[in-house]
Amino acid sequence: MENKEKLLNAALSLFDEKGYQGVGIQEICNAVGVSKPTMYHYFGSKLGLLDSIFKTNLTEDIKYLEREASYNGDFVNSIQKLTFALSECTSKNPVLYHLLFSYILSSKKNEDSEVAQKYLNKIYEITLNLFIKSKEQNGNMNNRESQFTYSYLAVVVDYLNRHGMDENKEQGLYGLLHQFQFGINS
Amino acid sequence: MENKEKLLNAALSLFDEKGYQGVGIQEICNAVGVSKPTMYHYFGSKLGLLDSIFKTNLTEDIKYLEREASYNGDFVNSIQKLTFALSECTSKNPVLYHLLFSYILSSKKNEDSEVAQKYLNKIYEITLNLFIKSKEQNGNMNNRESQFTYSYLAVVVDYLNRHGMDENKEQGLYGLLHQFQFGINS
DNA sequence: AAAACAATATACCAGTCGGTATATTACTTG
DNA sequence: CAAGTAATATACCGACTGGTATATTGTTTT
Repeated sequence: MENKEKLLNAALSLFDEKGYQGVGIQEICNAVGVSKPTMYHYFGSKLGLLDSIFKTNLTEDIKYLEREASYNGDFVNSIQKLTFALSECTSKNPVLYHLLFSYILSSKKNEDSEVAQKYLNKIYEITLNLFIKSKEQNGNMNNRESQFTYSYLAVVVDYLNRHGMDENKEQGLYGLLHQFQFGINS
Repeated sequence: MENKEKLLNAALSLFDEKGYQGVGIQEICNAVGVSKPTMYHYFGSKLGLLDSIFKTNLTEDIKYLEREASYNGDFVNSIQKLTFALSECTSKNPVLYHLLFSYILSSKKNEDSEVAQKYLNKIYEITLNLFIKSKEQNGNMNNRESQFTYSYLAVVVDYLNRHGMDENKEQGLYGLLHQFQFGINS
């Protein structure tokens, strides 16, 4: 593995463990065994490093999620596909999604927050789009698609974050989706 | 207002805006117009300052939430009381709860995260207790109280965080609770 | 072969970090 | 009135911050 990839991996782990602001560039470089100018050569700045972490890891995932979340006429089936696609992504790269999702409730005015929100918004839009498309054909959501999107993501993200790489994740997800559709009284 | 309270208020605003790690002690003291030894005289350390912020603001709130969330034989009524109690607390001190809730998905190994988790756990326990007590008398939760607690808090916290001081917050909360009980298909 | 370039290191920059030693003032307690 | 204490400021500490000027090496392009 080349220094560029080593830096991306070490920075991801450290950012997730201690937070973006809690990690120094020197610390990242020490973990890899290179000097600071090497990091600046590849990424330009600390913020550029964070953005590269998200870009290199998420670009394909977002395309995949877009494909899986396209409404196919069956809302339950579509939301299931999106949910398991999200689950698969987090299983493949749990640390990345743990870092990304940690920014959901922050909304700080830090530069790192703004970078993360950029990618979080894409996931939000993909989900919202599914609810909107579904409404166009079923028309029973009473303009609550936005709230449904927030609730859905809040529950699913919380679950995925808590069950990182568990084996039985899928079983719990079926329960979660059932609960989302029919409530806890069933 | 005395310097101690000024420091607590300034630190709360700055921590929420930029994150604990993103704010220096000097910055907080400048905002108040005192010197660093004054801050250290009252709080001992930066972490002590954060803990004081939570302790002074949350101690009474937690007692209030405990009272409101005590199961009274009617689960729907109990969960409503807890929900509106949470809503009232966040309305009274939106910045504090915005800061506190921002730690939910983080679970970093930072010292500030550990302090925040201490208080978040109390809210979690209050909520879980309501679900458990409710089960003892209704017995229809199939050991899913823990998951219900997480889902409930995820949805409600997300909502409260997003609607900070909105006037029509209560109306949306009724919808949210209905959705939690009966799902989105109703 | 010469010039350009990519990748790297050493050594440095001013600024800030959390925290403290010391001194001063004012108030309280004996 | 004397001693202690609470509250504050100035000035400092070593360590670290993000970032860079400069130099060196090896490869690629002309």
